[in-house]
Amino acid sequence: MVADSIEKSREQIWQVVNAIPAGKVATYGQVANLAGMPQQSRLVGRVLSRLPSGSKLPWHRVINSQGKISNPNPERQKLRLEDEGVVMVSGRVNLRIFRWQP
DNA sequence: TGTTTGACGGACA
DNA sequence: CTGTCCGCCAAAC
Repeated sequence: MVADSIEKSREQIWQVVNAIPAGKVATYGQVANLAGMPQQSRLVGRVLSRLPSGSKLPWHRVINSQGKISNPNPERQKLRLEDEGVVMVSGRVNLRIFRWQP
């Protein structure tokens, strides 16, 4: 069934995001690759946008390839990242320094 | 059933 | 740096 593969993709994405360590970040495209679905960065964004309330997933550690925050509520995400030591300079994270490298 | 949207990404001007 | 264009595709319209 098609719905099952979608469900599977979602769980794989959750798993990858859950593996991002505190103080590091990953891009949507990076998560998609690690989840075994290249070119599906939008799917990653969609999945994160529909996380169940109360989810313990570190969704705030996922940013776009420009090092910027895509979340509709940037302030919240920025604070969470800074609490973990991720520094933002003029609205951007230096991926050279903070990108998670499995 | 056809079209638009969106927490993206990369190429290009 | 800004802006356009295209690939991607599940959901919402």
